[in-house]
Amino acid sequence: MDRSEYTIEYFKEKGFVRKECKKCGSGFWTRDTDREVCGDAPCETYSFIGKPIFKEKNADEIRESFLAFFESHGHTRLKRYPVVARWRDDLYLNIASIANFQPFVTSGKVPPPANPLVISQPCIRLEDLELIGKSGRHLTTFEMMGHHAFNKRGAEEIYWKNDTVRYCDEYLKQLGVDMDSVTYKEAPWMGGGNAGPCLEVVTGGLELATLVFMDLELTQNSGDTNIDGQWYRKMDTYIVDTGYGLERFVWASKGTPTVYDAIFPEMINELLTLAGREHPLKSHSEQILEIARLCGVMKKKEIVKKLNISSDFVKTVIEPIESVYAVADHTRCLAFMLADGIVPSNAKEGYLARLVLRRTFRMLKSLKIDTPLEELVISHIKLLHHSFPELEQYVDRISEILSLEKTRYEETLTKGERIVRQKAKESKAKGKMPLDTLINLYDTHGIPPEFAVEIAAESGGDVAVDVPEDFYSQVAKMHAEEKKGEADPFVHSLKERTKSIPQTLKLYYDKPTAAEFDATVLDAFDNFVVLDKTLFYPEGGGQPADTGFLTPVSGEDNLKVVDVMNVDGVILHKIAGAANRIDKGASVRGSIDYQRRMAHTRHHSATHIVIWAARKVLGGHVWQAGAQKGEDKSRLDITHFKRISDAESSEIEMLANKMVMRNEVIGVHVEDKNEAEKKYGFCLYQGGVPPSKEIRIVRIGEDEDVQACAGTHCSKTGDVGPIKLLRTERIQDGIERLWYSAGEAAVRAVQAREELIKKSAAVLRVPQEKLPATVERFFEEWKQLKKENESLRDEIAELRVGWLKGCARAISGLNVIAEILPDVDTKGLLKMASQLSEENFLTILMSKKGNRASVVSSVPANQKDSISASEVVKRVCEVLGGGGGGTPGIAQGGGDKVANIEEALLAGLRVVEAKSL
RNA sequence: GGGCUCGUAGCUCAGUGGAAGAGUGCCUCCUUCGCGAGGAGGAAGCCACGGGUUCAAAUCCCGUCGAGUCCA
Repeated sequence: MDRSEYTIEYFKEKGFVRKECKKCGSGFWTRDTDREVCGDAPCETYSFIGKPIFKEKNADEIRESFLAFFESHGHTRLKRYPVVARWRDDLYLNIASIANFQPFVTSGKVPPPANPLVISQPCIRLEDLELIGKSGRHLTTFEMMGHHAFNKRGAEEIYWKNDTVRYCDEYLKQLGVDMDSVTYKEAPWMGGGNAGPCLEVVTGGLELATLVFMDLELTQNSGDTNIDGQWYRKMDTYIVDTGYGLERFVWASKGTPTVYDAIFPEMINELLTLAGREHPLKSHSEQILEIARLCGVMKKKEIVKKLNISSDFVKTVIEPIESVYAVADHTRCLAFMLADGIVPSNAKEGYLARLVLRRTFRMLKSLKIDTPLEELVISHIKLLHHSFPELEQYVDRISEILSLEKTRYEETLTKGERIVRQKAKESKAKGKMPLDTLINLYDTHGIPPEFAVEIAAESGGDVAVDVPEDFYSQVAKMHAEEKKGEADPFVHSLKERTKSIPQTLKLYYDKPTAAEFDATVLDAFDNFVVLDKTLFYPEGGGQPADTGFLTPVSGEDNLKVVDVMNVDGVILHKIAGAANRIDKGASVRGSIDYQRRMAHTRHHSATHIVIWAARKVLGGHVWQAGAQKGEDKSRLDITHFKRISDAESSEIEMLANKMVMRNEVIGVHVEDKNEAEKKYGFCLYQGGVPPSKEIRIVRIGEDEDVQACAGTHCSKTGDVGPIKLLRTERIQDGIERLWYSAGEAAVRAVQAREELIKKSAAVLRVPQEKLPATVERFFEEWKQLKKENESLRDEIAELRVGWLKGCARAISGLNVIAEILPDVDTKGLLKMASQLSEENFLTILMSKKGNRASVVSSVPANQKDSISASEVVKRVCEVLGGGGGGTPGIAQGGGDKVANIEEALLAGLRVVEAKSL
């Protein structure tokens, strides 16, 4: 990156000098002319530990001072966004304050909610999960305080580099930081397809803030700037993206050994008390502080070596406190995740929540703390009361989810214990459990390798279990072969093609009940027709496209519309056959398949009603995870932490139908996106986030349900007609799918079910209400008869055995019974043959049933070496045109050449004769 | 979104193509003053469901339903 990017007026003005770090080579700006290193770890140790940088402040004080400072400099203060990034399809969790404004605000499509603005955004990053508690500075959850200015080229500039640096300098000064110790380190930033110059603000060895000047976007092969082999070009917008680490500031003001001791000391004390331990800072103060200072510079392992710390000390003092730190951190993370509506699951963001909570369970176990996790999380929520009172609203739900998760995890482990024992047994011969097995245990059954080690040791310990250090990354690597979904080149080419065509007037919004319209052809290419206005609804929001016809006013040629697409506001009618039959400027009459459209409309409104009812019955954590509307039925996927019971499903259905009967108005209006978000919250975006400045809002009643939605809707809930819940299924852990029909389709669905019952009752000749009892009786009787049948067959077989003995003939000293019996199945033949062979007869028994002949042969135990039943059967079956096999003692087979049955028996006898000679 | 595993007696699970099994619980009898315990016998299975391959499927293949788990 060009050095001129960092030539900032403010630096000159205040007498800063640019230097290059003697250790890492990075450029940095400082007031201290004697300084030689950039000041950042690992070039410098944590000098602030035990020696705070400024006057002690807690998190609330820092946050308020920051927000107030920027407010007094013309910034608008914003409330926090959720930690679940529901408005992003490329992220699960909110990882930075700027993430709130990506991608539409940063790209310039949607104006920012305020400009400039300031926010303190709780963020969650799980990349360094393994380091939490160990490194002394990593947190899963942190608050990124940020002030942002969104500038557009050609428009008046809000502010850019100079003011950003000045604000930072002045804010630090206000806190009382020694300004000679502050360095601004040059560090080009990139992420999420954007990049730009960046200054890291460092003091006391600690990076406190990052000032990013985002003005580049990723391009294909060439551009203005090359960073790490990637080309970038200047954007139309240029954005001030700053991140001040709230926790870092608190830490710097307290100078505690770790960031954890600074942020949640109360939680740490509570956990230490529960574990019956005391903070090592009390007993080993010198060692702990020394370790803490080195933490920024080197890894724990290296520190242990350098300071010559005994492994006993690591095990009994360091590791337990690290677990305490991690648990304190994780309880805060879980509080935000669960309060903001994440449902633990085995996919997507739910999986991340489960990852964190299972890790916490493991650490609690190692600390021998048996207090339920939900109590600890609630404890942490109480500590956060002042800053985040909203978390308290959800303690009931959080409790239920966590205790459920605990039960689930325990079940997984109990099951796992058996599996590990068995696998240990299997690997006994090798004396060592193969890595494959270990990976399989974790990947397939969720058994962490540490647990496998424990179990294997408990159960004898004659199988060694070695866990490689990079175990988890090896697992991750196995899954790494993923192909990323590329942007559809076809859609892209359509976008290029339609760029210059004016936006289509959307009649389906203005006249939702119309079926016909007149329009003018603006363009026709391939098999697409573009009109100046249309009634045809394009596919979107889970609602399928309309179908119908376009009829040119001059000419009889009807064009069948098979699909409709919205490409950046231009609506494309895809027709059957080529579009060159129609001329630009021609007038056409369009007609849509009205029945089909109405069915979609009803189902779309029904979907809003059903999700409203589901939220009422199941709770506010319910979130739409996908939906598809159809003509006959629709489906809606929602997040929920357990199976929906029959009672709950009935209640949802009843509530939905009550909403229909209330006949509330379904209102539609267009509103400024930022205004709407302020008014209704992110609940709006059940079906995704529209990329526009203004959004279409669909409201049921007095804000009973409010959603951003582009679909067609009934004007009153009564028009939806009956809503019938057809079934629920669990498509994934944590996601339930509801199937339902609305309007005429609902009536048809009920009728179809009634028909089933009617027909079933007719077959059994009983009244419908007797059906369950009768079916049960029949099933029981059927089982009874099956048993009786079997015992009768046994009896017949026994009788036949007596008779068969009389048919024995001697062949070369063997008692041979070779007979064809009427209508016996293979099982019956087997029974007889095995009994006869026990009494020293060699048998070949055959029978035909339908168009299939079967054979069983048995050989007495003392003859098995000289003659094999299996060979006899094979020969017989050859003649029967089939195959067979078994053991030397008893074998079975068959074939479909029933006519050859006698010949086959003789062939079998010849095998016996030949062998016994 | 992608991958892996599992579904067999009330329960916990063996069984990898040739007759449906074990442990535990249940029932009956014996032993005992009684309980605990011991002994003998017995009942209990749509091998999740639907197709396919095969002479033959709990077992192999495909689909459906249900459960578990890992990764992005």
